[in-house]
Amino acid sequence: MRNNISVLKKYIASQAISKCASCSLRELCLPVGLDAHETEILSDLIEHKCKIGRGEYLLRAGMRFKSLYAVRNGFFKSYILDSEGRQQVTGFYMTGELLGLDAISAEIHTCETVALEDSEVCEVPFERLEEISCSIPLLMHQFHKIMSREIVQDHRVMVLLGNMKAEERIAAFLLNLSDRFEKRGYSATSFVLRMTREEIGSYLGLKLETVSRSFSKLQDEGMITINNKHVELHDIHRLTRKISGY
Amino acid sequence: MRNNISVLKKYIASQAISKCASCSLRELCLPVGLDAHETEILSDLIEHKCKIGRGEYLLRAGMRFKSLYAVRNGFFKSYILDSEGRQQVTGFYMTGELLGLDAISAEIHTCETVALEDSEVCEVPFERLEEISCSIPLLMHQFHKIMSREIVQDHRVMVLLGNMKAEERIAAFLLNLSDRFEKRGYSATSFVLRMTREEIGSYLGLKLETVSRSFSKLQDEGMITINNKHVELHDIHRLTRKISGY
DNA sequence: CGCTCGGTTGACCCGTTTCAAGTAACGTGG
DNA sequence: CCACGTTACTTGAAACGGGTCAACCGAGCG
Repeated sequence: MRNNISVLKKYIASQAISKCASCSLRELCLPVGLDAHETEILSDLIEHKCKIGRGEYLLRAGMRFKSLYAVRNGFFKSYILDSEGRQQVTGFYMTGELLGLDAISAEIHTCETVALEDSEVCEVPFERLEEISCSIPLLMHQFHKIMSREIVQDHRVMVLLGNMKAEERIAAFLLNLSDRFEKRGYSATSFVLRMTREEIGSYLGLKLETVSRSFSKLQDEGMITINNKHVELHDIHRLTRKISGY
Repeated sequence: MRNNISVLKKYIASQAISKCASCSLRELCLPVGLDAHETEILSDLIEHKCKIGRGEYLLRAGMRFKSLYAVRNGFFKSYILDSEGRQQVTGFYMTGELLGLDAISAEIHTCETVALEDSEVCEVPFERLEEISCSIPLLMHQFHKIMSREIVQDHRVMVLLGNMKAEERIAAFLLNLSDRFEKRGYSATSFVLRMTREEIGSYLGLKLETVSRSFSKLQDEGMITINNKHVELHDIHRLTRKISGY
């Protein structure tokens, strides 16, 4: 009896914490601006907490599109595979960010998406999201903002790839991560890179050796310390100046 | 009297042809899949036919976001201006394509958008578009597809900027234009470039001299003829092979 | 008609890639 | 828990592609 109650309690607790209403990411994710009732409706259609182990694929290119996925915790990369098997990383995704937006247009996923650490996602069935956003204008609007933000972010990468030198790209990359960590309540100046030099290079249009050299250069100049995957930003101002002009 | 009637007739005619229902771009633009009644509702909120002369700006970075714009005819470029005044072209837009999607997220336009030839656009007030798409699910869905398509297109540019060599970029660029012209009923193999070499270079992450050299090279290899702004594609297959692998 | 702007081409230079060697961290199985 | 093999990372030297600088040409426009 005792035991049963404790199991039940645990079950209720796990349900509770997985709801949007009590999710720490509310303010970064789809429910921004929704009231309690609306949040509940949204929450009900979402499959909360799918676990994805490190190295596991959440999405494969060619998969039929059914759902978007919100990162609940963890870290993902998305990439496009060319016919010779090379990767072009199209983005890194952290807590509160929405995966799979590229697939809406053709109803087929175009990116491979893999967890770079043990992660959890919330599955958002897209058809149902569209249905309920008819009756929750704020949700629809928030969704549009999220899609638009993805476009803005992609434009930033285009500027980076089109105009910046290697060191500038790395500086921009670190500052972008720093920003996003800070928004999520983590340190803006000290964090761990979840991806390899090769993955960074693929994202930034550089070879891994160039990434490594650029890190070393920024370290020599005293702006950062880099120790394997651990980064410390010592002089955000100077890093920013390095890319100012873009 | 005679005169008045003729003026009236002209007015009615101009109204009629400017409606979505009779627009030749229906199948490329927002009304895809809508029935007559729905098309009418959409059409009513759109300000049809704003003329933008060559060299005039449709949007400026920093402008408050109010509307999206569908290109009715003509040709536009969008670009981001860095603090030193350099341009990074983020896209070229032709008939039926939707401008201003980047501005939804921050409610501020981030791109400068200028007509490269005398053009006309339809203004789509965004708040009202969101309102009516609550009652026209197909319209909402079509809008989501258009945004998603923009993301996919940006990803393609990222691959191009991240991995391809100069000549490959030019080949990819020409094939992309060819495709889009063909979809609009124009020749896939013979068309006029509306933009300068410098603008092409900015879009493709190359200097104008490199663009020029790459055109010459492709011409020497017999794949294209290029005469000022006029291009002929002689061997689409070979051009495609040049970029296959991406 | 002449000026300006856009485009082409050549020569040289610089930054990134490529190739190569060596080292450090990590995960696995004994 | 250690030894091993594997993978990730760093650094150097040489090669190469695209950038830069410069001269010239041609088309379009006032």
